[in-house]
Amino acid sequence: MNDRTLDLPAFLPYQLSVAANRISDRLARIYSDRFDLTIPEWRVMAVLGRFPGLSAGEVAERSAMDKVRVSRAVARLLDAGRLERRTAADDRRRTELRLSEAGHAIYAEIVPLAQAFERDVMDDLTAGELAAMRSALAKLSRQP
Amino acid sequence: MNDRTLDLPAFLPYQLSVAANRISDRLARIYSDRFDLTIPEWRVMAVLGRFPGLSAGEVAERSAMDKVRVSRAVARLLDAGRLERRTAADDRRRTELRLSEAGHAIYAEIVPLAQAFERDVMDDLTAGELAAMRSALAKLSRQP
DNA sequence: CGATATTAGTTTCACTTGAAACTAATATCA
DNA sequence: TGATATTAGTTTCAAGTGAAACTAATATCG
Repeated sequence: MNDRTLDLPAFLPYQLSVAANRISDRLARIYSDRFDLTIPEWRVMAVLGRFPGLSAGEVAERSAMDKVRVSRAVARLLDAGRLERRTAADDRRRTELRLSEAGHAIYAEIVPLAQAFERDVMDDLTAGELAAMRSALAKLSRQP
Repeated sequence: MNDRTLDLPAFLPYQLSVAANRISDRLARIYSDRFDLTIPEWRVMAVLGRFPGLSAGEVAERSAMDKVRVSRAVARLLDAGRLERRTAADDRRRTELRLSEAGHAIYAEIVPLAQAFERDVMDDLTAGELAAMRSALAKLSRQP
């Protein structure tokens, strides 16, 4: 391997992408199998479980998704009776979103599964790897 | 934040996914803007730049993509005159792929850009972070 | 040998995606 | 005030995606 050639398996952006996809797929299997949720839907629920009453735009900000994806995920969740939506009293363009009772029930089931999965993943790493990884990821996400 | 709630920004799979997407997007901009290449196309070229003569299936293995994606990327690259393909002499189902002259020219332009980008990304990390990150990513990619 | 299974790669089909256009509501400011 | 700009969210459209079906070639085994 000379420097006019690129070794894909050693190329950091590639490694990052492969690792992230693998983890995402494993996690997605947990909630798509059992709860018929897509990744965007789960992210919306995760945000609203923690911050009930946010608008779609605020959910988008907090979930690193664009407004189109959020809009569609919200539509499917409403359809499935997992969310409630009401127009904001003060600004009728905005809409306040929260988990419905059914949504809460699912959320309460998924949270421990997700946490267990995270622990499982982290258990493969040394404490040093984990710490370094977290601060590295934070830096990388901050970039333009 | 109690343990019945999930803090998305602190959730490792989420952090990983956000960081990976951000990096991928930045990198993709480099070669899509200037060379009109998609990510799958670039991956195919990267593999073939290093291992000329591989079959589509072998490219798939080495690029963490499925055969459908590879097949399409190869089709577009052939169309653009960036690849050459010939049926393997010994097994006429297989096909040997290599960069054309034009493909090589583009590859030779992209490799240093990609390397500079990688360096740029890595420069934000300490040596320890980088090392830990690499071994952590390797572990995470290995998982089921 | 020839019937059947396997493998390489492509195509189909149903679905997801994001940019751009759009709708409806609110804000700005002359 | 009312004309114009801005903002929240949805829809459209063209492109990308993977599972499954398909085609063509080779391998296996009675």
